[in-house]
Amino acid sequence: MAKKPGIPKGTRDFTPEEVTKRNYITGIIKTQFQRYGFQPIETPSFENSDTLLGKYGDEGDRLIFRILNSGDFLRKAKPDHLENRDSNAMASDISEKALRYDLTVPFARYVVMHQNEIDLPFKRYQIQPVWRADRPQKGRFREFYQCDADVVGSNSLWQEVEFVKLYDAVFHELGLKGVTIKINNRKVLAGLAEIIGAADKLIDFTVALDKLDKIGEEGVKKEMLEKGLSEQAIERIQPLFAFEGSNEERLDQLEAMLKTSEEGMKGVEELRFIFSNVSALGVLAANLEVDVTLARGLNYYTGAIFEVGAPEGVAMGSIGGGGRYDDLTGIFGLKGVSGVGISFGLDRIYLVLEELGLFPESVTENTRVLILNFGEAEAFYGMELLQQLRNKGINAELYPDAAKMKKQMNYANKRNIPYVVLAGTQEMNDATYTLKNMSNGEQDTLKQQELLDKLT
RNA sequence: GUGGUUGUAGCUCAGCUGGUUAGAGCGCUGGAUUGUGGUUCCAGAGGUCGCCGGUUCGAACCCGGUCUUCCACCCCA
Repeated sequence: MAKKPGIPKGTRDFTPEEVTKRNYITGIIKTQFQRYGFQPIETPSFENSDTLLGKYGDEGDRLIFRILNSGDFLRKAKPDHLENRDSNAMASDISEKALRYDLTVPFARYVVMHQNEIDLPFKRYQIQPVWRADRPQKGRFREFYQCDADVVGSNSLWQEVEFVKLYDAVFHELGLKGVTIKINNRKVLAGLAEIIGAADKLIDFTVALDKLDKIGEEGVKKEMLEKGLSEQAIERIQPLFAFEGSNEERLDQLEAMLKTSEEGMKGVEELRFIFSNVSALGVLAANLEVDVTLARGLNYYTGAIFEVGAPEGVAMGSIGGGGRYDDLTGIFGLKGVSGVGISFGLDRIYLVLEELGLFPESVTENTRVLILNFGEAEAFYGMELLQQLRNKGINAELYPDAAKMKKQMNYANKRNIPYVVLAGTQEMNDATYTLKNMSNGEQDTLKQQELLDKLT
């Protein structure tokens, strides 16, 4: 026998049940995206390398899957690159395409290329797979789906308010309570770095701060010292390590710290706007939290930063994230267009819903009625009913073989089919059908029209 | 990319310091039961012990490599 086939690390096949459940999630996300006024687009699964490279930082570049050129590509490679075993330089000689790493950069590219045909503000959503050459772990794959909604061409903070509401609406409809929407602002982080005289060390400063819940206060201070921040500087941000109280109280504390930083004050003001308005409008399923340690995606975010954490007790990284980029399309030559957006991590949301048992029973119900097969003549009689059921929009099927009843019944059980129709010689003689409810075992012998009425 | 971890039947897992023919539960197939499933009882099928190589009289077990899983770091959905 041939060697057993396999699939690449970090990729998965999906069974019918898994696809059905995934469709349930994306269906809800899609519906809410549309309800909030977003329009769908799609972009290619691979882009020109220079569209992607350099957009996600050095770490990001490392994780981009690159596509080998066709043909005798080595012949065109620069001899000195080959000679020196210079992988990075070689890579650009022999590869000019790469797999999509996220949906935001391709979207920025899309906006620039289609700038003459789109009206700003442009609100689009996009649900497609992305690829990262990461080392897989639970909830971390090398191929996974992102569900993004972004707006370009509006500086209004009402967009941020809308996105928080959108997050909340989706998680509420999924029945996922207790998610935490964490919000921060790049300007606040920049302000903090500024008041401690470390404006040039913003990234090091925030990366260290981001680890607070993981390595604790001492760990963060140690890392900051290693990165060259002074003792006095760290002393000035001491209040951050004991940040408590309501969101309003936290904002008050932040404001007190940032009084001397114009940029920092602007960030606090923006956070206040978002929080006060979202609070006044109300949330259904999520907790809102000011989190000054949140520092995701700092390579590009310039204003709001969002991250959604799974409910307490579920070991899962973030299930969503987003933020604002003041100059989203600038990298592709279209200046002064601001963008803000959020993303849902489909694969992680799936794992969370599965762990919490939140998929409705009805989600996996595909066929509603199974007609049992007792033989050729009976099958034809069943087919007549089948057509009527399908005309009424009821998912129905006939068991293809005149197998033992036990086998046919078991098939219905395993497929989670709620109704079975028995149509044998008795029913044919009386022009009736016997409808059996598989969950409680009750059955009725009915005329065709009665049966149809009962199921619609 | 760094360090570690896991892999035995379709699934979840036993398998002693290396020693005949590798086990269990669940599931699957058939029967008890020719038009009534889920419960019960009986029988049966199913494994190159992830893969390649090494040590040994002898390897599921020891060693090396490789793939995969999960974990920590990095980063992230």
